[in-house]
Amino acid sequence: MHVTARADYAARAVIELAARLPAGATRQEIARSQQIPGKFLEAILGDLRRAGILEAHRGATGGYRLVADPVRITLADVIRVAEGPLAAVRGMPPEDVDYPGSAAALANVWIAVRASLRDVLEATTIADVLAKQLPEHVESLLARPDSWARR
Amino acid sequence: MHVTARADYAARAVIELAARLPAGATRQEIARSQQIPGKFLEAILGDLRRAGILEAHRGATGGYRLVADPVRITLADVIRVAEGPLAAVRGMPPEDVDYPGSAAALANVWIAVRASLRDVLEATTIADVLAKQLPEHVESLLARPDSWARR
DNA sequence: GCATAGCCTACTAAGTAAGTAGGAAAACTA
DNA sequence: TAGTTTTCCTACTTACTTAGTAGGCTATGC
Repeated sequence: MHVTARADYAARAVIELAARLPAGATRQEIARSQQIPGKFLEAILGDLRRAGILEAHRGATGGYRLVADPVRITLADVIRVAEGPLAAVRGMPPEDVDYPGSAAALANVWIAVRASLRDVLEATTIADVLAKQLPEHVESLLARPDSWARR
Repeated sequence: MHVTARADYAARAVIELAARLPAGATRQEIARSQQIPGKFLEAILGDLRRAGILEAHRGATGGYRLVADPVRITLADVIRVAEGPLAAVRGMPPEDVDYPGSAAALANVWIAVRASLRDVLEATTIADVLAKQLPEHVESLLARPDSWARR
């Protein structure tokens, strides 16, 4: 249950590019304003380009620019490009793990975990994050004080 | 967003021990019935013992036995022992990651993700899994057909 | 033609995940 | 008391991820 640096950086790069629309930005500009190691970011931007989320242009006036509307890009889309499927158990989708006898219902718990992750990450768009106006369901999670307890 | 083998195995070991109450089981017995590599399981059982979830006895009639009531052990408890905090971003709790400017609201999304994980994993006890009777909130997630889509 | 900037491959170094190996220590049994 | 069983502990292997570096190639605009 760990958001990797790749996924976090990918999300921030896409948010940064959304903020600069309709213009774009170079790798250096994104790296500096989001404090991401430049060459590491380069690899992530390559994945996002191959996934069709952004486009790149080489040369003196080159850089990256979002192709899709930030309203239509969800955080789930970006995370799947950077990290793979939203929820995996021992590297497999939850329904592929088999549980002998007494632990059978554990698979259902992992499926519920995946569903609740989707409820947050497929509902939240890049435009939502940029506007600091998250979906109702997400805001209601944040409104509960114990959501902020560290544990 | 990945459940490690450690966490999955830990949960299954505790479920297996709950199923065998009031008796216990040896590492070999747990390993065989849950199909977990024996020596790897040994390390995990050691952590669960040090966390006070189970107790161990050496010798010919030795083995492991749950000390707490399965109704009072949540999946979150077990996962925290095996894996650490439920949700981390780049190895840190979400509130410790700082986001420059336009990505500021991203921290809130990670906090909402953690809250929704807690809603599932702190509500579900070992007894629930064993009885195949999950909490209402979890069952209602599973009742939605798109929770079962692979994606 | 030159500077800029993305593209691609390869490498290093540290850390984690998953699993293995072997022996020491404790506890029961004959 | 000797032998068996089982946990306990340290150390190791293998592979992958994270983070970062180096350098050359390719496309683009002035």
